[in-house]
Amino acid sequence: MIKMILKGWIHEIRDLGGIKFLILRNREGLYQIVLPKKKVPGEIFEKVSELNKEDVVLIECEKKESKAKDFEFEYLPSEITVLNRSETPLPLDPAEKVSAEMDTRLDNRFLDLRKRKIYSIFKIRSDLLRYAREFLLNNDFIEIHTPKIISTASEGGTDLFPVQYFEKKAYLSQSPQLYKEMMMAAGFDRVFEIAWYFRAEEHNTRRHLNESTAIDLEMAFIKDEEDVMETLENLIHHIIKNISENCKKELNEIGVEMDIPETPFKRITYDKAIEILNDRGSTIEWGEDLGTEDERILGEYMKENDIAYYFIKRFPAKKIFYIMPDGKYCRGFDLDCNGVEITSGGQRIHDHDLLVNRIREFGLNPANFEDYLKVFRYGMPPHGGFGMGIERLLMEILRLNNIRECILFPRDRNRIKP
RNA sequence: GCCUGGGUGGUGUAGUCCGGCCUAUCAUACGGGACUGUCACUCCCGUGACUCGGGUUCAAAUCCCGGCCCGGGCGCCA
Repeated sequence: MIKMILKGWIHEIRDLGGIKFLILRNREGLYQIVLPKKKVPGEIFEKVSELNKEDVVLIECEKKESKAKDFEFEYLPSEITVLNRSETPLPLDPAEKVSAEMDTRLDNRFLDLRKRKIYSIFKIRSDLLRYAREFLLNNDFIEIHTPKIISTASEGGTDLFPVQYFEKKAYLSQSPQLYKEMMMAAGFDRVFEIAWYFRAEEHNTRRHLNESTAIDLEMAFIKDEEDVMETLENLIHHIIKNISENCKKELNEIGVEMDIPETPFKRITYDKAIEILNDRGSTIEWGEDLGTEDERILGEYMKENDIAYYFIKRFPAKKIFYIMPDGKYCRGFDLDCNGVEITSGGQRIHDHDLLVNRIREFGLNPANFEDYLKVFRYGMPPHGGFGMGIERLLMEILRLNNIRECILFPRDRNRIKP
């Protein structure tokens, strides 16, 4: 006979008259509390009739073997204390008898998060970050944090959110790129950052957030982009292997089985990708970026060959100004998973004059990049790195079809609360 | 930014094309009752809804116009 105390929420109440069953839920799972009329104190038996779903309770009880289908053990209560009541009816049902739409779920996210499946997503998210840090720290990377309030939009590219910074205008950062490269010039050799980024793009899709998180990495003294790719594939492998082995309960709750990808990952060139795509009916021409549909077709091609994770490399040089060119190609790469881009990176230009020329070639004014360019004048080693969206990665690993599932309180085109 | 779909009780839905026994379906929830092994407990009774405004019509959840809100595809996406 083991006496114990259980704390949690009332998940379900099944009142059969002479016997009552309470299902208690907490972070660990579900517990069956059994109350046969003749075996529990009368006042406790009566008290159960007053309980509502989602009341928070503390139960002093005795643990015993159970004959129940779903439970190995059950608990006979000697005292039930209501710590706090829940109003009725609930805005959504954490026991998931009826589903709720994404909007209802997000409006009541704290209740949505009480669902076992939803909790499991965020437990795995936490573990994903743990294994990522573990790998990177063990491989000599230093964790850094760089500013998220930045002074100018000189990085170019996407739209930034403006913020009022006292008497000055500032922006929310959309990438730590510039700062990671500064840290290479600072002699830190290998750095990574796990942080928030903000993008003011008015997209409205299952795959985009306006506030998202990423694992960014930069490493110096590399031979070429292959050094970075090797780090990336080993990182992914470490993360997936560990989640697969240590998060069985959560994966089961979500209902996914994970395949651990073999390293090294498949590499294909941009040229080869174009060839495959043209073979399969895409009208993409050399020099163009891969569209969403192109990425999907390529993912299908890979799937036919049992490949989930693959690199695309040797893109046309005109793709991004700060990536190291190599003839008409460049040393940038993307890592795609099942037809979705999850990482992009490459070897960066470390030569100041080359960088200035590239900035001009892209129709930009080097004078606007002075803070950035200065870093390249006083001894910048060869370097490269990548940025990987955490929500995108989690979405692919868990095969969720909406990126909003992968972040606690999503910020999208319409939503800024709760 | 372009294109597209939607808004029915607390929640999820049927009905909308083709207006009329819609006094709006079903489930779940909620309130009351019965029940000693449930495990989506079961059974009985009850409560509760057409996004807003205008128009067409004898008649509007249904058709038309506008507003508000939301989804999705593409583009964009260091």
